[in-house]
Amino acid sequence: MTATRSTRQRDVIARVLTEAEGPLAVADVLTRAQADLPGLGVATVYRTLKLLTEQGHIHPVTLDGEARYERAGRGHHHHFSCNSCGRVYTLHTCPVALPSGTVYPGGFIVEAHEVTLYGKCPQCARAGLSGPAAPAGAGGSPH
Amino acid sequence: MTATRSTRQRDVIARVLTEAEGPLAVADVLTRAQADLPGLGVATVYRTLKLLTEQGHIHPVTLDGEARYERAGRGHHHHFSCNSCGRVYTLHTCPVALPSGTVYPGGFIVEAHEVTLYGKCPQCARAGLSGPAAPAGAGGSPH
DNA sequence: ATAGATGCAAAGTTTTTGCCGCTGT
DNA sequence: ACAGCGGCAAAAACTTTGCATCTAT
Repeated sequence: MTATRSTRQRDVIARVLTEAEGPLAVADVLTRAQADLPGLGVATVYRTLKLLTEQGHIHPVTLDGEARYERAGRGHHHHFSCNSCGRVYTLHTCPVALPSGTVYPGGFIVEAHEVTLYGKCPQCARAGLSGPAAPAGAGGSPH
Repeated sequence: MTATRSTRQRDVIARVLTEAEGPLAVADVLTRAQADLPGLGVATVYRTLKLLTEQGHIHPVTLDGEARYERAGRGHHHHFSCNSCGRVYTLHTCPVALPSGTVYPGGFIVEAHEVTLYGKCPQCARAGLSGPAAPAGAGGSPH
């Protein structure tokens, strides 16, 4: 049968995604994981991300044209993309009321919905930043 | 000074986007535009899409992990992606009330929002389709 | 011991650039 | 006439795949 082993790189990559403040881009995962595994290669990240996705542990979301991955099973949520630092956060409050089965004007039967908010994250708002800039700390992934 | 000319390829690309039923992917734009300009190259499409975006005539939206472009200035709207035929439609009713400036729980200052609904479009719902299938007519762009 | 996993490098894709002849103004 | 354009091809960026080595089990 198919084995699927437990390896150091898989554990680290999974942990990085679990501890993230929101969905991470491939480059973010690589960078953060390399803090623990200096020799980690991109190929492994791609392969692991694919594997974890197939196993249903994580799933991809695309924001601003960039593929990102986030831990699955965290309930209904949406995202906030900061226009200043580029970080993406996970929001746990939902601004729409469209349960599956709702019939939208025009005859569209809604089964799911996705919302992304754009603006200034708390940190950037506080700093009074008005334009895009590189994030300071262990932040997201401005591209 | 910067001139910016009116050319056949730009006109065609702009028209293709104007006549589209929803946002189009780069490949769609190329294919549809080539109906009028057989020799059109991809590079021109990319350059033109970028130019039109900078000029504010069109703007990019990412749906299902794929970058698409749509005409700007058509008012506030969102998208509906059909799970059966893959077509993407433009919706003119908005399910959320988040005017720019709204402060979202957690201190996030909202400047804009994007909503995508997923489900069955009127046609597919009527046809009783339950799984993905190729669209029949001149529809959108299932990939 | 052995199938599976990883790193490195080569191969694919997709998007961007460089060049030079072409074209709108 | 001449700066901006478009096509073609090279380049860069991003993913995937092949292979020999290494490692959970």
